[in-house]
Amino acid sequence: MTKPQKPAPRPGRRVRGSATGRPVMVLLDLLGRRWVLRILWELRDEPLTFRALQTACGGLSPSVLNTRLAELRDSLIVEQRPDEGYALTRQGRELLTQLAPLTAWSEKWAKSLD
Amino acid sequence: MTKPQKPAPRPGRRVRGSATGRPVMVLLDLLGRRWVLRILWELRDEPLTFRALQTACGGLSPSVLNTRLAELRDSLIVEQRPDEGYALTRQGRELLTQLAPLTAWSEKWAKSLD
DNA sequence: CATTTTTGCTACGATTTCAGTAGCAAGAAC
DNA sequence: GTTCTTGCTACTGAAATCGTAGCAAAAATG
Repeated sequence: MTKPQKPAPRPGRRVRGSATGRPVMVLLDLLGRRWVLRILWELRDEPLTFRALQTACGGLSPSVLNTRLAELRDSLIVEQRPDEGYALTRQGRELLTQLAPLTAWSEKWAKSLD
Repeated sequence: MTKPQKPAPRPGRRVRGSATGRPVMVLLDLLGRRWVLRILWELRDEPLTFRALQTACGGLSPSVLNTRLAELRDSLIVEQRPDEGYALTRQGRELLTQLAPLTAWSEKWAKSLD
């Protein structure tokens, strides 16, 4: 037995809390899974090997990492390159661009919480 | 007993996978929790009551909703207004502005997955 | 008033997910 | 060969989430 492998959420299919499967809902479901945002974040600059990615994420368990990577590959956001490890696809990079302003926001936010 | 209430993650404190507590890491931890993105999304246009919010999110369990709302209030992203229910704070609205382009991205993404 | 609804929320057992460690097969380095 | 590193699977216990039930307070209704 290799794996029952649960498929990643996809637009058009019903997802958690949304029967319609509207793309943005599906995306929110996917991004809302534990470690996903962080993984993408760590890949923002350069490809990382499985092990490097694991370390970058503070040593999350390989099982979870592998599950998330499978979902992200399935969603064409991340790809695996021979000899380079895991990297964002072109799409994935675009997505991350959208998320980039979060850094600036988070700095202001941090101050407001003091 | 009222509440054991685990505190929301805060910049400066160590969070999941980040000993440093850099604001962006903390934010990713917070946003990466289940339903958080969706909840913010549903609040994008107008305040919603607890019940309305629950329905909007496809009937998620009130316990989780309440936990998430507590975290978001604690983080000054969401606030509770008398007679209006839950609403984004000014900060929260700014955050959501950053996230708005996700809709457009998700449409393109959906097509690429067909 | 008295009654029915609605609302915000808590309790709690059942599931699902995650964490954390151990370890293995395959390839590269020595 | 032997030792490392890498990608990944297996497994168990802990934690998060689900889903339903239900209750007290406020609001709407008659």
